[in-house]
Amino acid sequence: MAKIDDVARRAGVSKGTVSNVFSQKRPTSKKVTERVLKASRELNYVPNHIARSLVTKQTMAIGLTLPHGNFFFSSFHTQFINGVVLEASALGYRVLLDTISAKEVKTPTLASYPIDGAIVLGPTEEDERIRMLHRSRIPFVTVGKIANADVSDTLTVNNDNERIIRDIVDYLTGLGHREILFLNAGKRMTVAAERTEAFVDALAERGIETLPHMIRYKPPIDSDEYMKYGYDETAHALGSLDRKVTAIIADDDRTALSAMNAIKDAGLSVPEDISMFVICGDQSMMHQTTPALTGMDLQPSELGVRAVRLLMHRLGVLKGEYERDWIVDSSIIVRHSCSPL
Amino acid sequence: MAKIDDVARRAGVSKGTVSNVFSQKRPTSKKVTERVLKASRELNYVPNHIARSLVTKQTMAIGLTLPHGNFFFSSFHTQFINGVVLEASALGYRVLLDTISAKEVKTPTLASYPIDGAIVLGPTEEDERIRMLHRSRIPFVTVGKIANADVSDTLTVNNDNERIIRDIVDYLTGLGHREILFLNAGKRMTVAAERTEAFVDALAERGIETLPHMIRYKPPIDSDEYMKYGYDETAHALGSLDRKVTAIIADDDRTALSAMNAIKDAGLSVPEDISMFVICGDQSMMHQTTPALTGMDLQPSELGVRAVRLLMHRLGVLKGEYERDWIVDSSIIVRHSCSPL
DNA sequence: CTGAAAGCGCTTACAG
DNA sequence: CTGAAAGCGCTTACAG
Repeated sequence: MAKIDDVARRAGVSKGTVSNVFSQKRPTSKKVTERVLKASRELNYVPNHIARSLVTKQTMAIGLTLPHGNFFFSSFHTQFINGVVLEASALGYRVLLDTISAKEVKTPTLASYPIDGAIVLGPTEEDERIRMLHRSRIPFVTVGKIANADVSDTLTVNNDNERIIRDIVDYLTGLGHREILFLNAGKRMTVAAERTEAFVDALAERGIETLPHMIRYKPPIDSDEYMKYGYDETAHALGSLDRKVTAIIADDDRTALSAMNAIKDAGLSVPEDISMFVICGDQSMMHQTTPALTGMDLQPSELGVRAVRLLMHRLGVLKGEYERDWIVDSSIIVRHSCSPL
Repeated sequence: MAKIDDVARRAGVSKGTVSNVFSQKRPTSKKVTERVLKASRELNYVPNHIARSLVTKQTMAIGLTLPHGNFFFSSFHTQFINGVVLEASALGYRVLLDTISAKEVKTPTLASYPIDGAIVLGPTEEDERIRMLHRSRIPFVTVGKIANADVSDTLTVNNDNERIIRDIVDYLTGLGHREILFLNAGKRMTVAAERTEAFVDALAERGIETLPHMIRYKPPIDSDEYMKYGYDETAHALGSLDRKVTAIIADDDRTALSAMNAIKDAGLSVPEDISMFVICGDQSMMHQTTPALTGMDLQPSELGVRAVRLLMHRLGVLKGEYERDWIVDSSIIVRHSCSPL
């Protein structure tokens, strides 16, 4: 590979000048520019990104820190990543998928991240990755709130989880439902707790008491129950005699489909007997099911875009004022899976 | 941030020695190692990845080159990426999402990719990205065959598309089906053409003639027809009088669901009246639909793992013999959407 | 507008 | 097993 000296020699200029032609950080005369470009073309020269980074201290890449372990993307994550990649590349940044586990964080051979900033997906409490980013002084934004006491100066993008649950409860109670089974996210997720609280409060305000068995949590992905969870919980709820469930809120589209199988096997149907509401599903998928699923549109892609913008503000790439905690709107998309009682 | 000189000074050794402690490229005495580690901890030192890369000429990152434009991931891509990320990180490599469009490829300010190799997803004919990788002498593997005449020395991972179609035709004709509607992938995809040929051949061998309107192609993602395609093509096929469709092969799960809506609206049902087969769907999704969808398991995640291994062989990270064109097995998962005629 | 020189923070032969 | 020195390929004040 040709390097800057080769081009400088061939174009009859100094390497500083070649550098300027490519970085455009200070003006260069037309003649010289063209001579340099010609020489570069002939030598098939491309500036070495690494060498440049070493002196500018900029990698022009941001890290996307994924959850630990044998993690598999949901549609929500996928769309989020789409937003991140689109916005980052529009601003000239690349995205580095970061999959460093807590274990590796401690290995001394690990070098610093070659990134200018990071976006942390699925932060947990006492998150090793956040601690490390903080220690390395790498600016980052998290998707959802974090609780690390030692980290101030946080930047977040998020949906308004409380409002989402309240909107859903409004909608379902407005249709006359009072016995609502909530198939919530996994227990470890901070979002699950936020939702539960809002759910209980919103129902209480309407004089409806929430029994513990009406709020269920998604089991871990590596457990045996994971695949059957939606079906089992629904079958169980439909079979119990003390309460008569008339509506179900499912965390995602798959859980909803799974629950709908249980409803069918119980000789019931959606939405005639049971209304089904999805919080965090793939909109295009929900559009194609029978019946088409009513649910929240969380705009995961927009969340990704906003995460990048926030980070770019923090990095000084984007100028002007900005919110440190950006809330992305969400709205109910009414299709055909909920009906009045 | 502390640098290697600071640590060397504090530990009372040379920077070469500090370097060795972290890279472990040559032995270091226990005492010295511990002194260096202690000093590093106290100074919160982490080796600078960029500086290291500049001299080793290794970035320890591979690029994942995504399709151009306003591309959105399908479940297949998502799972593929999962495989790539898992395997790459197991081998100590990070994954850089590459979204450089053909336009940007020509901008002179673009610096070279800070990657050791690349995986190209969704290669097209006359692919600008492949040409660029080739020119930059960056080793790469493509997912699916490529047709760039000027690029020899190719490395690919792939499913056996011909065999897949033949297996499906075997299965469906074995159930007695002869009138099969094929809702194929998009026309620009090289895989679509391979499938069509295999489909026509396999049916011809059984004395079944394939009429052009029995093979349909998915419209572009940005067209108005995209969302309705599965429904419209199915409704149209069910309404035509010259042929009586008894089975449908759908490219993905969404298309299948969409087609099933058309079947339902025509007063028919799956699998009693029409059998439905999915080529490239999300297995966990297909498991939850009603009826559960029979289809091919293409093992996208395994495809991702193999792509990484192939690249690592090429980079010399993995030793030993290897296939230049790796075929990943696929098998039919029989659920409840196909039945004998 | 252009050039000469120092420096970014590491690794790597070369000696010992 | 350890050190001193050169060098990786750029950018950036500093002069002119």
